[in-house]
Amino acid sequence: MPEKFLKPYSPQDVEAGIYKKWEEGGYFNPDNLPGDRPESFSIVLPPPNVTGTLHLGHAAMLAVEDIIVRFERMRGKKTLWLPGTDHAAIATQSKVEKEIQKTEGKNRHDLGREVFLKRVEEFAQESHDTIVNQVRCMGASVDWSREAYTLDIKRRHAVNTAFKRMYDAGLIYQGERIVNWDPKGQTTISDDEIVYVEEKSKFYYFKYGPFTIGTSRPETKFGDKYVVMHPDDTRYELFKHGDQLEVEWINGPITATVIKDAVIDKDFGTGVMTITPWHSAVDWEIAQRHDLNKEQVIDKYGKMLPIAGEFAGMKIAEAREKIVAKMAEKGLLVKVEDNYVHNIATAERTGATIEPQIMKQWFVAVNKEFIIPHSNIPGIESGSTTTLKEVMRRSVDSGATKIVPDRFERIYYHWIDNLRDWCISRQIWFGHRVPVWYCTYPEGGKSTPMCANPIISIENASECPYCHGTVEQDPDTLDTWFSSGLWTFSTLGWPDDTLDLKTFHPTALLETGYDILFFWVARMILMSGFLVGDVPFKNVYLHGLVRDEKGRKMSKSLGNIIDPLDMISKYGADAVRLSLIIGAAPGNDLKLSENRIRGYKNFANKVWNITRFVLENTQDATDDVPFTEGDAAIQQEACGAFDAVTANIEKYRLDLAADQVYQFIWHRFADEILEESKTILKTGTPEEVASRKRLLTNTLKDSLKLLHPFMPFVTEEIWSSLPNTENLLMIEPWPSK
RNA sequence: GCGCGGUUAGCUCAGUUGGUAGAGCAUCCCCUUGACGUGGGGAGGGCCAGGGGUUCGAGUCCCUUACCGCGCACCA
Repeated sequence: MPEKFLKPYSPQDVEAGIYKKWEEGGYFNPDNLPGDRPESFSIVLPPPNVTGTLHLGHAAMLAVEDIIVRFERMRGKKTLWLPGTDHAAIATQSKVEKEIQKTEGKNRHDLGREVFLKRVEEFAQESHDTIVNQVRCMGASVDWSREAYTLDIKRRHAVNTAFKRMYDAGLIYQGERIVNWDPKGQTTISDDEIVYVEEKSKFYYFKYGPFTIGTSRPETKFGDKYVVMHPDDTRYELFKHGDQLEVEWINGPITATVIKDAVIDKDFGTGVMTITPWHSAVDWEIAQRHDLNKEQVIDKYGKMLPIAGEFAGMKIAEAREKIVAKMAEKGLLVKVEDNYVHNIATAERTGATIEPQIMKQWFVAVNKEFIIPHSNIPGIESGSTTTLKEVMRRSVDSGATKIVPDRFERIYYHWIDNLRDWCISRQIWFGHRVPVWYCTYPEGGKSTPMCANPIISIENASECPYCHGTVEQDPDTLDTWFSSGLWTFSTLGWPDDTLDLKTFHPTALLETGYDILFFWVARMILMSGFLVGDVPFKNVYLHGLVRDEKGRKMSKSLGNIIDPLDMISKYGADAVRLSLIIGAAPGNDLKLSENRIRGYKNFANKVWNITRFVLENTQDATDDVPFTEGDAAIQQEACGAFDAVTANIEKYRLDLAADQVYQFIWHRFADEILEESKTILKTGTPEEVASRKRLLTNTLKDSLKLLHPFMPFVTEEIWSSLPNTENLLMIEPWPSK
């Protein structure tokens, strides 16, 4: 017996070596897997952001995916798990920007675009290396030879191709529309990047001619030339749509126009409001419906514009109070309510209050009809007319993509119903630059009217195709989710028609946190539907969030972060993996404590000691002896356990499967089978002893196979010390009846 | 406001089509010089959130209430 079994199991001494062995074995790459594997199984790793280090959420994701991947590989499928990282545009840029501000007191404009981007890329590279190391420590069996990055050259080609195809189909357009402006980050953000925060504030009622209007934002009211009420509101039936009246307002008299619109809630406030189309999405829609003028009141930095007269140049908070004071002085303030509770929109990254603005931006049209050239999505014929919303809906309600747990399907539909056009341009520097160039109208007058059109180009454009003059590229970059939306196929070689794409797309499974269902999952379905004509994955498994033992989110400010690498160095990756799996039903949050991890460290050691016993007692074991009746029954029973585990993994109930393996090995195999073996080996007939030795050897091997996806390191290490094991455990066939 | 989860042992959670309530950890007692103290055996501990209904039978199905958590929308 190898000497190492005389000491307790020490993960620190074996894990790195085992991972190296796996990598050298080459089986992470499906092209190297032995045997004929007609069925393929593929998943892409949700690329971690290159913003630093991995947290327990990542560790949980890696554990879940690795279990499934190892399981499918052992079952004989051509299995690919494709790794990569995400440049995470805005998140990474703001992280580096903050760091530079702190250490050097400079902002990105002080450095300039080129220098700043270099700094971000250096940071991203460092971060990438850290992440890759952490992925290895978790034991993830990803195919490093296919590693991708959302911002590398191949993905850039994919992004630009996607942009051009969508533009040509009319699904990407440039327009002046109301967008979410983050005054702190100085960029637009999408609807999904908004976090609503409940806030108590004051609510003011002002006299507006014959009306009383309510508002929580007096500072936007300068441009309010329209007064809106419900068409059926009998209180105001004397006023007709289009009526004009002179009213005294903040900075003197203005001409107001009456607008009737059913969007008004008769029961809210006085049932009358004035609108500020430039700084409110709802108001903007009213203005669009009635073709009203729109005026900007607040600038990009959150300061009042000249339209505010004496208040011009003030910050919002300052202006608000002074305006109210002036209105009171003019006798136009009717009353003030305290404790007005409403949700204010803030930017997810910077925390700044969003200021809606009308700006020229790039959008993806989700309701626009187009002809889909090719479609495998059930219910959408190739060549038929459809919309991106329809593609997203049909992909799921046809069953082509199933979401586990299924309650998230309803949440997904609900999101689609409320979806508006997706603003994809960002005014940040780090990311995929919008692949659009504009003619710069050089001196000499050779420009043509066509030169006003944007030039969409997959490769860098060097000249204007109309006048051959100089061009310059759009300064904006794309929302990071635009490139990650392509992830399932851009990683497989798209837009080229590669063998990988044919073999591995649609992927079998996407496993990710429920918190990015809309950000990412939905965008992938959209992109894949239009660009590939198919769903990106057949199944979506949504895992929960990892919380601390009190159920709180782990965060720096609470100081309750558990670092997965710390835990791995203390208890081993196997223990960390199991602690993140058992007790975590799909879609449910998991409360994790160090104590739980310690418990599974003990389990790894238990398996180690079972091995010691078996090795000590079965040296001359052979499969060439018959089982006794009792041993045959136990063998039979074990097969039943294998099937139960298999069934649960197939249903993505890894929590139950892992627990079953744990129960079987510890409480059935060790506590009972092994205990009774002591007597049998001592006092049994030669036939009974031979049968029992065969049973112990077989059960140990099967147990290791069964446990391997969950605890790959300790099982592989033990396997390598067993007699008659030439192959790596990771490619042994999965046990079944 | 609309919607979705959750509420089961001290704690963390299972409980698959309705058929005598389970696991881990914790607690207590006992055992063990040969696989393992990172052990073994055992015990205590549950009106399955409250109420109503369907059923021969409900933790499980239906209605309802309360509390906790979350998503979406948004009222100027």
